[in-house]
Amino acid sequence: MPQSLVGCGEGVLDSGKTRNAKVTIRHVASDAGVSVAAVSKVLRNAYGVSEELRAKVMKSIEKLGYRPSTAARGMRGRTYSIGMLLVEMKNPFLPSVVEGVKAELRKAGYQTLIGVGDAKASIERSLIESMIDLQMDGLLLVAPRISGTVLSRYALQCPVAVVGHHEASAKTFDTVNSNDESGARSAVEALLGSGCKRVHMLSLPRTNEAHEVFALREAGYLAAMAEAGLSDHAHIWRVRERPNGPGDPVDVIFDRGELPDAVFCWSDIHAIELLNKAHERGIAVPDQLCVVGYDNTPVSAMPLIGLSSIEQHGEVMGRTAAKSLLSRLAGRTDPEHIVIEPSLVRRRSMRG
Amino acid sequence: MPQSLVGCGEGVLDSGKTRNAKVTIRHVASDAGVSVAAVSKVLRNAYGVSEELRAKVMKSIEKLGYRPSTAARGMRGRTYSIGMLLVEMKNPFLPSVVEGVKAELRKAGYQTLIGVGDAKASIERSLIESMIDLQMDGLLLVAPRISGTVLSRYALQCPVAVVGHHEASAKTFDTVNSNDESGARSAVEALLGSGCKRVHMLSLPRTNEAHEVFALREAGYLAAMAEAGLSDHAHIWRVRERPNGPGDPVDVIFDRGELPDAVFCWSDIHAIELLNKAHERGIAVPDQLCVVGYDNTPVSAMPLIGLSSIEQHGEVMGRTAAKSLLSRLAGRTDPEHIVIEPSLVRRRSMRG
DNA sequence: ATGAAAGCGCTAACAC
DNA sequence: GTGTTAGCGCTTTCAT
Repeated sequence: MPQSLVGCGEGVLDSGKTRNAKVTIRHVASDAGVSVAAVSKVLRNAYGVSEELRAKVMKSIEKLGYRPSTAARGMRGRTYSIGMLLVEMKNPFLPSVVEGVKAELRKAGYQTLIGVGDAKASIERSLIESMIDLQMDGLLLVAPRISGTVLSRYALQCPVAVVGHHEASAKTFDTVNSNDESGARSAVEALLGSGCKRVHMLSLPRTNEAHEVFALREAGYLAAMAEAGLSDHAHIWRVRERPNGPGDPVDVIFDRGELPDAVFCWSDIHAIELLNKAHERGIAVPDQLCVVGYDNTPVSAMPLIGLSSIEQHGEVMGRTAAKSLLSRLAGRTDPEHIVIEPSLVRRRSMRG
Repeated sequence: MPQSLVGCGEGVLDSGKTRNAKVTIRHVASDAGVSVAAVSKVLRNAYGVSEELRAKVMKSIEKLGYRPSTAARGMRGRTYSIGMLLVEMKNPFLPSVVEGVKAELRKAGYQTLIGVGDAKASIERSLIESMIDLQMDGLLLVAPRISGTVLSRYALQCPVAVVGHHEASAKTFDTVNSNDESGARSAVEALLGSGCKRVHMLSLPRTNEAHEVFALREAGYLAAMAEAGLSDHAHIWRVRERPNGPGDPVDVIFDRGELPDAVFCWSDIHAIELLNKAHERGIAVPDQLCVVGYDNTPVSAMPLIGLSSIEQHGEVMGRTAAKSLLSRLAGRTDPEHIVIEPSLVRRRSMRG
């Protein structure tokens, strides 16, 4: 006989005043007059429960407003939640990735909890560890700054899928990436095709990590310039992502030397900044200066902006990564490295 | 106060190729030759541990790369993580709030995990419940769509602070808001002061919730118009936040009747859309049409856009809400309802 | 100052 | 089918 009732008052829920005593599986069991195990089985749709019992249990669950504790559940089984790590919040490209991930995970019954890493490896690590310690069933990392070595260490503890971080040889986790090299190539080729010769690139300060997307975009840029026999005109400006001191980093392009014919930017963030600066200085776009960005961010599509940009299909990348993670959760162990082709969206900021 | 335990640093973790066997508190205890309770005390900086013992334990922790399981910890004590619910991801105002919240919580040793509600009450609820079930120590809700009644029910189960949701009479949770009415007022007054008479407002489709920020902004708008004796010229256009069919909702302003002198928009999202449409139609801003938005979003500050807007001080709101939540976690039970004064930022889109 | 032991809410063998 | 019973990894009395 079920007698293991702890000192938890009546099964009656709060009437509104005091903080809820949490309804546990035991309350449900006793209310339904069955064992705790039976309730657990109903919860998990496990094999071997009669329709009667299931009905009784469901009724009590409803009546008591019971919700299983994910935390407790996670100690033995799954939490059905996955942790998503975002580099930062302000890049307007990321929402589309999040959307894709959430949609796909939701279909599979998983919740998505997001942590924001502020583009700092140390924060990313503490976030990842928190997520693991919260017993998330899997990790979905978007453009993490931490190295592949560290990633694989985490991947040992918890299934991991990574977006926007080239690590095609990784054995313990999956990756989904845009073909950053070919994206850059098509941007530069289009620029060259429209008559530009001195095509520069605006990129980030160099890091020693070759897996960063902008490193591959630089490679694509250089390759395209070389193939056109214009290596001499190639130049990569490296500036911070956001101004963090006085003076705007993007200004260097205008302040030093002769204006290039066109600038290919590693990201719309820089490209839009550039468009605004050009406007302020009375430089005509695209007549005097052509610009192509990367990400096809919503702002780039605004008539007042009209920025040509490389569309990465963020939502597709998100969906794809989520699917990878799910299949890994389902048991796959051999790594999967998916590359998605980007495409150029032409707007006012370039000729042709 | 939680402790910042070193994660799996350079220390040798598992020597093998298989998935890590998790290092538990028991491994540490046995390695250090002390009891499990002792380790727990060290972990929590609890009273009554000798320096020797603490040192021994710390050494083992380091050596084994031990991290306490937040999930297990949550079953008795705190998880030191709080759940943040965002209405949606694409509103560029939200990152600043997130930043404020994270900064403040981080100082207090808490992790912030974010869920995105897609502006749907049902999703919000399931997210909130997940967060509670994951044993988050507190909830920080940003512009939730769910009603105050439901909110207070959750507040019974877990400390809650809410941003951007007017519920000044709530007894069980805290709120932090911008003074939306006065923000709207100052926008409209500035517009009227610059000579505009027929000032319209662009708002969202009406809901039956008076707690929504745009409802208060409407009130401020109407009040300002009334005080200027211009109620007859007042008109509120209600359009969807984003186009979800063919044709853009903002077009109504141009398509029906005479053009207003100025439009005050409940959000920069609408205002920027409006600016773009005006540009496309060759309507001169601010000569033929003045526009003021709300949120002072990064895009509004761009030279190519030049949108006047109401600055809500999102980061401050975030910080403030986080502080409220923390003080509630520390034991406060009487509610706190804080209102922050916004201010107008003048740019090209208005005269004067 | 330290440790043994009783849970926290749940899952999963294994009995019956 | 259904219930009993060990734990999961941790916190927290309460002895010692």
